[in-house]
Amino acid sequence: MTKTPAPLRSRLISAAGSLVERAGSTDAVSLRAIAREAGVTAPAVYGHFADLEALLDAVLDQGFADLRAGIAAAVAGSADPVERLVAGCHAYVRFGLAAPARYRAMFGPRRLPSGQRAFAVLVDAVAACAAAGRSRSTDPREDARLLWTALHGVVALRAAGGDADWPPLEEQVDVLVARLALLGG
Amino acid sequence: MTKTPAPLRSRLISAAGSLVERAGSTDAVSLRAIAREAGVTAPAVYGHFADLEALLDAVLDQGFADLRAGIAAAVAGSADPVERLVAGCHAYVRFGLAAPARYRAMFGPRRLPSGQRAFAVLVDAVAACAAAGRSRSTDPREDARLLWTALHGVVALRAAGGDADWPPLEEQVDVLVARLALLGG
DNA sequence: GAGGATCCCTTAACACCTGTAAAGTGAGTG
DNA sequence: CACTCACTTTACAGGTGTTAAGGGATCCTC
Repeated sequence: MTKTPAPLRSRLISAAGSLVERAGSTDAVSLRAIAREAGVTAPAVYGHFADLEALLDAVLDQGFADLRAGIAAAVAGSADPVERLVAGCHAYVRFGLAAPARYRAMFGPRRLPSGQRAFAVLVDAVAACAAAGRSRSTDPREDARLLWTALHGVVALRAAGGDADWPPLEEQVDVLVARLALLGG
Repeated sequence: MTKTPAPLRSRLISAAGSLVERAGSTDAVSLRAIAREAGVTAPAVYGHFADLEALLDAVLDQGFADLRAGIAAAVAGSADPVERLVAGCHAYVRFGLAAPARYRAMFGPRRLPSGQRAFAVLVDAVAACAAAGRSRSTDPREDARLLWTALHGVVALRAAGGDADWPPLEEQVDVLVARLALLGG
């Protein structure tokens, strides 16, 4: 019962993922480097992906799946709408900061569409707070958008990695959620 | 009095700037393409910059100078601390959205230090509002940071350019400033 | 169990682009 | 005239994505 090696396709995706992380951006990674990292030669890639762009797309899709899963897991921990909203936001920034370059690629140029879907979850979470009388929001969609925007800013700036003496992550997120989702109403 | 052609050095910087914008990221532009755009051959660059990286650094430095100038001009329009804060924030997002790729490079990985300086201006602006009793902020430094973070999010997400039906930019910024700088106290 | 087909991968090669160094060229200045 | 400076031409040594042809293991069929 020896361990079967992971199928090449997924090995390529994860190799590409760590390469992207190491290089800091998707267009600094080459198909050949990915193949090397996965222990195969370059043309082997073409058996699983149409071309380099398709491979990188797969990395990002995987990222969106991970993000949804991470948020879902965090949110599942409670039934209280405010706690759920806060937990989801924490999970979001945690995801982004765990793999900044991939996050940047996910929400960078020309790739928002997939991200918009995750956004719907956030709208519902804010709306749930409002419905429960825990938020003064009269326009959950708009307030969720502001919140998402701010969370994106948190991830992007911290990921930029200046030495910057940032305040504790969790507290900062808590404040943003409170002020932008108008909690405590 | 014929028009003297711009000196090569600055022609290279602006050529590089528009190339970056067109390519969407700094590491998608080549030294040769920049030289071509500026109407010279590649080695001519080395008379003005140590190497490609130095040229791109110059583009970003230029960007920071433009940003400071833009904010200063906007802020100069009024003596009211709140109006000044709001005008500065509008100028900030306008700058970012005018050249998204350059903005991204400026505040992307490993390049925050220069950005932190512009941040000081924002802290002062929030503090001024608090001092004038126009903001309830008790920690201007921290609230300015939240505000900057959110503004960065605005620029980054909108620049990502999903078709996304964003709400009007100015109103969104106004709300963020009001809620994060705790205006109306 | 042998023969043959099927699948995945490898080796080889293409055409092209990259950053950069060395040497050459021509105009402007003393 | 000679010198300097700014640029060009040439060249190198590599890396790029991608295609075409070859090889070897595995599995199905007889």
